[in-house]
Parts: sequence; structure tokens; C-alpha cells
Amino acid sequence: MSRAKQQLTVFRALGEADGPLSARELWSRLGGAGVGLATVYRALRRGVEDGTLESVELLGGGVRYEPKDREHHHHFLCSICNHAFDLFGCVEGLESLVPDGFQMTGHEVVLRGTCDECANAA
Amino acid sequence: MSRAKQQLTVFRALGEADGPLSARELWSRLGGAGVGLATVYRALRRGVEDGTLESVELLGGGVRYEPKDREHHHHFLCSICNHAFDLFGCVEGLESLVPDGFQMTGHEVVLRGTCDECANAA
DNA sequence: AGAGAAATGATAATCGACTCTCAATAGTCG
DNA sequence: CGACTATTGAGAGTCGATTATCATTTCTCT
Repeated sequence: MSRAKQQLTVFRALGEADGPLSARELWSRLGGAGVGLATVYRALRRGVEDGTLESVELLGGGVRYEPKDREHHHHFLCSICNHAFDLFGCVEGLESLVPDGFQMTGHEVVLRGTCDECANAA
Repeated sequence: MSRAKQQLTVFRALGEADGPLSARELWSRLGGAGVGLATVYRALRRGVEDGTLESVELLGGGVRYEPKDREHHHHFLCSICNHAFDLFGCVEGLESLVPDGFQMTGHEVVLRGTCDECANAA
């Protein structure tokens, strides 16, 4: 593989994914061989520093990364394949949960369950 | 400290907390000295096996534990002190986020921001 | 093409979280 | 009290994730 801008390769793979990917998921998608794990980590770190990428941490799954240019959205975590999927839309009524004196700056919603594919395979 | 049922000590501390605690938080609340970290981990593990405790994993915060006998609730994670607080109530409209073919079995909502105390200290 | 800068891959090193080991201690029960 | 079992604390060991090292390769610019 040409060594020019492997970072672009990493970003492209993230952009094509249907949800945030962990460093390892990303690495295996890139073929494992051909791109070093260290390079994946480097690209991710730089992406976050650049503001191009965003890291999200979901329950039980460690840190994953996704392009920062996406609209506000949340995630679905399949408890079988452990893959995270993007969801669209948001929910109502978050403000009412905030206790007096607390200031909310953001929120995260994670749905757990079985994804399409795993549900059919079962 | 008497060695009888340190596990109870651990459970009590969790019960008195205003939110889920990590093993380390719990350990430092118990005085650090006096109870070994290993004992804390052991008590937590047994608690989860018993069904007495539940482990929750919030964004950016690792694994925390809380008594399982609580009502359905969510959490507020202070980005300054990094402490997790219990919230009461839930939100509407979660089902509408689930894609076709996916089966939701649970969900987690985490609010981020500044807690009472940190907001005043700032 | 040639020099210097930047990026890369393989692997060693690090880090934090958690578990295991083991001798010592406390609890149980006759 | 005395034998036997369960629990404990301290520290070593393990495990996975991430980062650092470094020789090599690729880029950029002339």
C-alpha cells in the first residue's frame, strides 16, 4: 500500500462505517496487514486533536471514534456482535432530569439490544 | 477494623452514595487503609454474582457499581469532579430511535455537565 | 536525482484495572 | 479452648489498550 496519507485511509474507513469504530475494529477493517496498529492509533489521535474526529465511549465497549461532522445522534450497541450503530434523532425530556443547581452541557443515549443481523442469525 | 463481613461495609457505603461508585472511589471512601483494594474488588464481584449489585459503565468513567434494588434511573456525570450522580425519572421516545429489525432490550442515558458543587466552586 | 522532513510498521514498553497468591487473622462450632 | 474454614491485606502477576522507540520508507522541494 502506498504510504501517502494513511491517515486519509483511516478517515475514509470511519466515514463509511455505520457507527463509531474502535481502534481495533478499524484496524481489522483496514486489512490488519498493510496498515500498522500504531498508525491507526496515531491517525485517530491526530484526528481528535484536529477536531476532525470525535471519541465516544459507550457502555461496555471502550473508546470508539467517529467523524465529527455528523449531526447530533446516538448509538445502538448490539450485545451479541458488540458492534455500535448510529441512530438518528434524539429524545425529549432530558432537561427535566437535571437536578437543581446542575448544569447540563451534553448527553449521551445508548440503546442496547440485538442488531438486525444478529437477531436473524439467532 | 473488625474483619467480619467487610462485604457489608462495602455494600453499606454503596447504599449511602448518591450515585454509582467505582472500585477505587469506594476504596478511598472506606479509608484506603483499613480495607484492602482486593477486598473491595472481591466484594463487588461477589455482589454482582449474587445479584445484589449491578455494574454500570458510563462514558469516560470506567465501571461503577450500585445496589440493584434501585428503581430505573439514569446518571449525571460531572466533567469536573468526575463523579456520577443518580438521576430520577426517564425519557420518552426511545422506541422511535430503534431501527427496523433491531431489538432493544435496555437503554442508558447519561447527562454530562457540572454538578452543583463544582458549579458553585467555579 | 538528492537532501531533509514526515510518516510508517513491528515490537517493546508502559499504564491502569483487575485478579491471583499466600501467609496471617478472624469466625464457627463442638 | 482447639481444630477447621472463610476472609483479609499486601503485593506480585496478568491482561488489554495505548504509546514510545527506531530503523526504514515515502514525500516534498529544489
